[in-house]
Amino acid sequence: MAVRSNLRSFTQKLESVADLDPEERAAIERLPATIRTLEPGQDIVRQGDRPTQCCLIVEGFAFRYKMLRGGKRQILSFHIPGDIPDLQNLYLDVMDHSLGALVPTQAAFIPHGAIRDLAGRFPRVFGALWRETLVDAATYREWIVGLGRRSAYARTAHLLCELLVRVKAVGLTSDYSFALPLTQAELADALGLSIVHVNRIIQLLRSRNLVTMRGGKVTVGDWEGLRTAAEFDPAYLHFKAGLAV
Amino acid sequence: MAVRSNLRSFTQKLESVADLDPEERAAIERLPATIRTLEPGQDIVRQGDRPTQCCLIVEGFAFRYKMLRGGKRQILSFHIPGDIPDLQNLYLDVMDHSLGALVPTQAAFIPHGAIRDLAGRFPRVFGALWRETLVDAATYREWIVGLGRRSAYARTAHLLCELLVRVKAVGLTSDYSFALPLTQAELADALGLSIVHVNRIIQLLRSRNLVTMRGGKVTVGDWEGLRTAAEFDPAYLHFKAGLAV
DNA sequence: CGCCCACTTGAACGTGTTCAAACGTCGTGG
DNA sequence: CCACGACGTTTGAACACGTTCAAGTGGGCG
Repeated sequence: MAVRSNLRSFTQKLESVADLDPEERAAIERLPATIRTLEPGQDIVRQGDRPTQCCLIVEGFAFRYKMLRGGKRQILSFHIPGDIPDLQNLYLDVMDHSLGALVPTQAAFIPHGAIRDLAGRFPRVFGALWRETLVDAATYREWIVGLGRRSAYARTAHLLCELLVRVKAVGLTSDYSFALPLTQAELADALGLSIVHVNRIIQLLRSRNLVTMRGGKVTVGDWEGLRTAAEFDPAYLHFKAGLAV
Repeated sequence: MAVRSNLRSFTQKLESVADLDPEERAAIERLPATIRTLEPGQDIVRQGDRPTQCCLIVEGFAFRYKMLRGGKRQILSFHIPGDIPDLQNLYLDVMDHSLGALVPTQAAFIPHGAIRDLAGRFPRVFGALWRETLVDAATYREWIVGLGRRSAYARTAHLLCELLVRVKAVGLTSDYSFALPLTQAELADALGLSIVHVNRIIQLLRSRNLVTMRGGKVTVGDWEGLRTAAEFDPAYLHFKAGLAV
């Protein structure tokens, strides 16, 4: 039953983007899972690996990234409890990027076979899982727009909007405040900026009373202002109607 | 049988990333499809639409894009014959971006229902379609890396590498040369650059004898040189073994 | 012929980078 | 208890990559 309650965050996440009936929900929560705790900075899967299990984040914070020659790093996405950041490996055998933990993170590892069985028996679950990966793709699209056409300022604001909305959807916010265990170096690698510039942008956001970031905690002081600065429209997250902020 | 031969490009594309048996291939090529010809600059689907059909590119060239306030545009991906650029709408009801044609383009429209039926009867086809969208996502990841951490020069080289390899996989290259009906303005919107800068980078690529672009045709003069300049590794396209360049 | 559009060029400008150094905090060990 | 080192944050100043503005070229087509 440890397992059962651990997969609860997953069904909750799935239901933020798709419908499930009680039988489906129960079947999902009965999936065989091995819980592992990962240390900060530890890789969960690496570029080139051929995983045979999927990794569901139960607690903590993970991120996808890719390294370039010369030591540059680009962060591709952040993952919060309820996410399965390597679900794509059900159909893509080799990892084209790496997945790491940012803080001590609990992950539930579920064998591919078990998920395939489940998906075979419940077509709607199949659809819900596919949908998960499609929302991932939609998020990538939005990041491309940000990196290509938004200023560093708007881009940073946009990332904070996205994180607030996603964290809120799994119930991990208190008011307009949430835990974000990111250093400015990690923010820089996600935003395609230098550390120095990220630092200056954060100060700018604070000086305008839009956001403060201190001690791994983000507090949005002016949601409308932040949204406007970012031109943030949560449609790309494809939440079910009514969940929008 | 017009339809049958029109879907051939699709099965060929699918088989570049997944296996199909003859029965599956035949079932796919028997899908009901309405052919439509689209004019250059015409939108196929628009942000906010709720399509009920998928659009398979039979001939021509299409692209996804998103507009920002102030008229800025970011191009998200390019699509060649065999691609189904709005496959994600099987599970995501509203388009979070637009899809347009760059040249006169023939597209086959296939009702969602027909694809769902097919996928229900052939689990491997279901998988192959999912895989298609996952390769899309992998391509987005690579674009994020380029926009975030590659110089304009390497980024441009990388895009040309990607296009050559993809076009080659559907048999539309002759040697190291292929049709690429893009203006420099469109390249700029894909690369997150200004038109002026794209122009200068193309001149640089030509002066180094890596690539020439003239009259809508790209000729790669030095593939190894281009690959190196781009740090291009086609792994992210997830071709089946043996198809790599 | 003349217009439109894409491409090209030059020069000034600006956003964001790089380099270098200093500050604060926290955990460790003497 | 304090010294020390590690790490993240902050600041200043010079620099560079890419943008913007402005003008001019060249080809295709009515």
